[in-house]
Amino acid sequence: MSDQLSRVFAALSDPTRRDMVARLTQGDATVGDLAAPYDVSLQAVSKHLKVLEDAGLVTRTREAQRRPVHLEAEVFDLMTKWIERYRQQAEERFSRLDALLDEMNDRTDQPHVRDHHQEGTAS
Amino acid sequence: MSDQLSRVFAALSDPTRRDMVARLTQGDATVGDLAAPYDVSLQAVSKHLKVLEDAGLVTRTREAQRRPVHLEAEVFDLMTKWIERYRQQAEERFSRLDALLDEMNDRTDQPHVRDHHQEGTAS
DNA sequence: CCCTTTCTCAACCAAACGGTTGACAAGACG
DNA sequence: CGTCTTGTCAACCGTTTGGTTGAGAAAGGG
Repeated sequence: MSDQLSRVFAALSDPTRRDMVARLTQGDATVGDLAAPYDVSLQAVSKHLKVLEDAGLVTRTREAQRRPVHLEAEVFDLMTKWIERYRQQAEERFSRLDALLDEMNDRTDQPHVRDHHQEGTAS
Repeated sequence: MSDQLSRVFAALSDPTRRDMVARLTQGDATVGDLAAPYDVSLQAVSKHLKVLEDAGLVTRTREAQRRPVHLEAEVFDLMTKWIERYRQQAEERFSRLDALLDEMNDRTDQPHVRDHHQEGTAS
């Protein structure tokens, strides 16, 4: 799992880890705090946190024996950027297709090309 | 991998599958078309497409022997919603913390609490 | 009717994943 | 010092993943 984007997506593909991230938006927490709600060993939770850390979603500092976990919200931008980039491209393609279909309708006497995409072309 | 959100994140955690999604924003493609750039068997690509299909990111129709693959952009909303929900919560928390720190600064003669978060509190 | 094209299904394999238990490191604290 | 708390590391185990090869289904074209 080389690149960070892959690691971020993989990290969030687990419901338990997503739930941890969700709870960390409420504030930092120790490993024990995070483990409490789940019916798994502390070691398992520690592993989950390592996955989140390797993905850059989380950082762990030191505080006596405790290891407070902190959410790094900036990494979310990485995902959002990827998603938005391709969503926009997909929408642009729809627009171009709409335009093409409009053009075809203009040149045809019998418009048998139906609307393929919900976009108010109510002319 | 029960829920859809998990399947979507897992599907996009693979660089090859992300690349396929990226290329599908340019328009539908057959399995062969999609397989061409990669140095793997057609069967492997077929498996990748099954993963994308199970996640709801893609649909496959029938056209003679060909199986055109179509991107379902709506599923992106599912991810975006999840991400934005928790990003907003994280930012709200930052705001509350900023407010708290401001309040502390107001009450203190010697403000030794530094700005922890880049947010224009340039007073 | 055969043959080619396009693609999926089935079986297999090595590596990674998510969990377990046991040992132990790092600090607080009596 | 000994001991409790908090958490990690290491080894192991069953399941899933991403790849392979081989067989065959589905449809068009000679």
